[in-house]
Amino acid sequence: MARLSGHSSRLAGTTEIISPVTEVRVAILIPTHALPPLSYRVPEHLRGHVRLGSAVAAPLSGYSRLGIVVGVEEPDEDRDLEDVREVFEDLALDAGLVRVCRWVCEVSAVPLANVLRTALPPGLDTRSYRILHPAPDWSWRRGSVVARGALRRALGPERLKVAEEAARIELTPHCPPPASEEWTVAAPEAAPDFGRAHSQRKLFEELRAGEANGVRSGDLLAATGATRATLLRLERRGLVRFEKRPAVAAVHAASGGVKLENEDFISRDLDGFLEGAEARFWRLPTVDHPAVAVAVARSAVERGEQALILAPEIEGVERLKGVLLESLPEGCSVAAYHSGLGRGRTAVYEAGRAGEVDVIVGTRAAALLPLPRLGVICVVDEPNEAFRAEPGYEGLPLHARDIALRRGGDGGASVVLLSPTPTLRLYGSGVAELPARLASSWPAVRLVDMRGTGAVFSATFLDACRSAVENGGRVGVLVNRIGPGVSVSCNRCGAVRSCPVCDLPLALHGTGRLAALICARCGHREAASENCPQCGSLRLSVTGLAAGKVRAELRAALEVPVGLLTAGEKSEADAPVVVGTTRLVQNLEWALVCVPDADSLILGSSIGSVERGFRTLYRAAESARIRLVVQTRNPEHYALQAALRSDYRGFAAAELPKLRALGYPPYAHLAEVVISGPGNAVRDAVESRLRPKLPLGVRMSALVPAGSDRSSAWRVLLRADERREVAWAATIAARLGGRKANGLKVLVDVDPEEV
DNA sequence: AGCACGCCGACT
DNA sequence: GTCGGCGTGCTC
Repeated sequence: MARLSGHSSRLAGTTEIISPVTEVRVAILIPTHALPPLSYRVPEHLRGHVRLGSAVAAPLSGYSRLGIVVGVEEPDEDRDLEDVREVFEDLALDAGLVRVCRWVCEVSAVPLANVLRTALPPGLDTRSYRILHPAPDWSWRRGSVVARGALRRALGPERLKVAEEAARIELTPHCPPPASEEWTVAAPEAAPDFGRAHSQRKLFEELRAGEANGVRSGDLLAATGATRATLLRLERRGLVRFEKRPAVAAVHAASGGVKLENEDFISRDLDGFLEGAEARFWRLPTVDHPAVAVAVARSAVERGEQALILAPEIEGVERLKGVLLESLPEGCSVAAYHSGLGRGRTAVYEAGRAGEVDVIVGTRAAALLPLPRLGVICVVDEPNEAFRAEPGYEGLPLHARDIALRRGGDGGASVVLLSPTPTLRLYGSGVAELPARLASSWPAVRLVDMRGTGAVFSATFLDACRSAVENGGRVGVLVNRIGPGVSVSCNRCGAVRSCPVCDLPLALHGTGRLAALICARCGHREAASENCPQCGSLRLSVTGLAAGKVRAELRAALEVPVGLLTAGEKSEADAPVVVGTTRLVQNLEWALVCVPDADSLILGSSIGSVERGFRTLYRAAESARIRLVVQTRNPEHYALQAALRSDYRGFAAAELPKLRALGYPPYAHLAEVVISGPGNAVRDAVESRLRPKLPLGVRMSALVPAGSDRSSAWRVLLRADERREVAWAATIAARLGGRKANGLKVLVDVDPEEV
């Protein structure tokens, strides 16, 4: 790691310094809101080497810590500040990226240190020290790297500080060593007799046929079909030896040549736009997304720029990587970046930052990668919720589309967002639209009115399945995932039990006589055991059909194998009929798609559930090659009608006014605060430590139960006109989970996709 | 009075 | 993430 410190001699003679930075704000990489960026002085010998984005060692409570310079201050001689101790040149971030990180922190209520970490090398260890001059009684040798914790245990806090001051040790941010792989090398003069050991001979001959410096053990075994045990026998006989070598970054060279359907006129549609460093969303069929990714990447490469292609899931990233490698001109370099890469991820990070990769395809984990020549960001399947981490999990609880838009605006890169059904939130963001391209084919749609029947499957539905299977077509049956927060509707008239204040479907909590219907928006609560307000019927039922149940009933009714495909389970996925959740229609095509309970898609009790349902139905139609059969008790529902007619504009025109009236994004902003702990403690914390501190203009909803009954969790919504305002309030709420929390756990989510 | 412990704010 | 100050409550 290149470093500049008081002990470095490399700085002698550095004279050309223009208005050197002398005082800086440093975000110490400790994952807490409780520690704001702190001010430090830049000592003489480091002036000219510290700027916005520099990685520095700065003292805090006596120890050096790794921090990033997130602000530059006017010099003030009167202030008595601690000195920055070192500069780590290799870890510096671009000033623009630092500004983006600060923005992410401000709108998502994530501590700045956590945001900065996602822009720094993956797995960076900020607490390791290098032993420079060990004292005689130390057990560590010169040059070894030791964690601060270990040093403190052995030396105690005082001697640790003294050791650092005496330069016996120095803070050394430590990246995980590159993944290594085993190579097999043949012994130089071996002329073995293998006798009847055929597998050994085969292995050895394959090895001799390869490069002189050896073959990857994995490749060798794959090429010969031999087992590792055989290879080990060869090693024991001294005929081969193993070598650990660092794995090279998984950066691939494109082979060029393959032209994708539609790529030409996609390039024509994009023509001239990509030079302008502007942002656009683009409504176009899902099948065309790969061609756009290729066109966008090609255009960036032609201008000598880097392209960042973001896709929601690892599987899709790898698939896109394959398409790009086939289609981009020869010599273009392409790399994937996602959590599935394990330790190989660091090498891709470094290659990207060095500008050695032209095209990076990644999941949300790639959204803040430092890329010096970044010219365009393309977000594939823009509305997908996998672009955002759930609070409390790895990654940022902010949609990668939002990060991309901000990054493009700040860094002068173009941004292209792809979806046939873009997020309605984009209407508030000032992002303009490229001319839409409509679906070139649309299935025949059959809407089945289920009012008045108690059946799960209509005759129409079953007949359609039978005839599709008889004609050799495959059938996908799309059900909604069901979980807490399902809504309740009347079996007879289809009316949904709704909140009298907000007119949103009420969510069912609890069971039996204790069951209650609760509004997710305002907390309105009523007993679940009343009859239908529309028709008086007592036949109320929970919407949503469990995938497993649908599968069993279909198997019985159709007498063919029925597979299952959900996020968590996959079995008999090549059966003629497959039941599944949204994953079923994500990347697959079916002759017939059936939706047995469309109401469960569209009548969810939460924010965004209508939009999500619309999108799922739209996607179901896209993936149905010939027919789409939809069962509903609400055949006139605007979202259902619009989705089946591929009428995005119609849906947006109907839905946007509703969002405005409810005070939902893009017209207003909200934050969800989930606090788990005993009810009294939660209520107490909210009333005495959150409500009094709320900024003016931030409203708070009632406390409602959240999640399963088993773990006691409670939820409040904060709402305000400005995103920053509500994020600031969410930051205050996050501190309820600090030390004085008597066991409270707090998760906050600003402008969640789903509430 | 003397000391352990937990809570809490400050740390630059 | 760490430290020290302070109040509480217990022991000598």
